[in-house]
Amino acid sequence: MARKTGSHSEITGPKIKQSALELFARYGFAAVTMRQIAARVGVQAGAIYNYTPDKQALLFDLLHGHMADLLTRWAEEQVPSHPVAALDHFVAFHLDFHIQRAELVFISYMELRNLTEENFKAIEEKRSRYEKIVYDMILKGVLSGDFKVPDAKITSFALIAMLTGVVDWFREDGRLSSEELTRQYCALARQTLGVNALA
Amino acid sequence: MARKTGSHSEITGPKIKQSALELFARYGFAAVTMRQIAARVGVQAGAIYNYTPDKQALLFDLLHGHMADLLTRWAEEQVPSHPVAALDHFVAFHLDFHIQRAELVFISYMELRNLTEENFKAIEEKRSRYEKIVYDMILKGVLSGDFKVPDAKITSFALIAMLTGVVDWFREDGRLSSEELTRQYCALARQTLGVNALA
DNA sequence: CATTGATCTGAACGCTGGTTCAGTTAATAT
DNA sequence: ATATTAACTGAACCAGCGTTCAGATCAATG
Repeated sequence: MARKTGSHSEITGPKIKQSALELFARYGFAAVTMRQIAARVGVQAGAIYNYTPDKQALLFDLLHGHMADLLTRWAEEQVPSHPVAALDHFVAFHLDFHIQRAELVFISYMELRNLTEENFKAIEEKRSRYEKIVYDMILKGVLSGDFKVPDAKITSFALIAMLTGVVDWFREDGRLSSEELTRQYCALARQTLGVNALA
Repeated sequence: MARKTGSHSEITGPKIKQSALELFARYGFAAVTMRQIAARVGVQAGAIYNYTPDKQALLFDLLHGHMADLLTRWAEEQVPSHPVAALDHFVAFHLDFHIQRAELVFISYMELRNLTEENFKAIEEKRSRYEKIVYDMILKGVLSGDFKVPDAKITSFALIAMLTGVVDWFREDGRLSSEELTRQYCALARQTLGVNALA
């Protein structure tokens, strides 16, 4: 055996993923070339194929890893049992997770159509799982009487859209700190779900 | 002069725009070829250049026309002066306009980064104008005491995201009619803006 | 020191992209 | 009929694409 310690593979591999992510987010999957990615890594285009079978796999791994990460992290959270506290917890979690991964969030929405059908289904399945978590959370609050909403399904979509939309405009160095942001959105989410609303 | 009546230009021109729209929405600007567009129109690729200087202009015209249309239509609306009635009116307008143009909405968000800097700025300017309309509407309601929100700016973004997100899942032949949808979202928007909330 | 094999280069492959343009077609006007 | 010209074809241009691969490189091993 040879070349284990001091090998570059443990540097080049992640660098390729990172560069692909940045470029896909900036210019779009279809507009980015393997040569651009390679140049950013400091390597020739051919070298990329030591780490990925093709360009499609590069995209899929990013999206799939992102969704898998999202589900894993949520599963690890200690969620309060009271619906309103659970909502606050979810809002904080969702904002934090997505703000820290703005580029991944961006391409996860944008580049779905550049996936093969098979790969698309795998992502879609995970996305549905996450949406169901939100839906179940809302439903629980509606049944307990803590939430008052016109329609639980619609509200789950609206809540996710409202929260995820934040990555389009939020900047760490902007007017609001992320703590402030979370506080504001917790309040807004409570209103949206009709917490304390009259029956 | 020759070839005025019976000319194809008045058919081919719009057909090119429509085909480009459909294909851009389905596969993304960068992934669509001029030959694909031409094939859908029933013409050779070269013929497209009788109607547009280049591929970029094809995209820009679609996006710019969409935003111009949005602003014009809103300007023509008779908006009630009472904040809550104005909100209802806006929700209905926004949903109706966007649902009827799902493809345009889609590419207006997706393909911004494929615009040249100059073209991007032109779209951005119109988008800001629309966002300001929503912000002003919310601010007015806050000042009158009809709305109670944590932050007017954030709420304007949240409201737009929540409403526009509908085009991602709404289908005319789905569970909800568009009238039903509008009713639900009017109620949801009122809650989000804290209408009838305790001070 | 010689060998090994992970890592990368550099050039090439076949193909497709946007765009151009000389030439063809056909509806109208004279 | 003939002339005019808008509308379109079809072929070509060349730059650039994703991908492949024989060979170079070189740190660790034995």
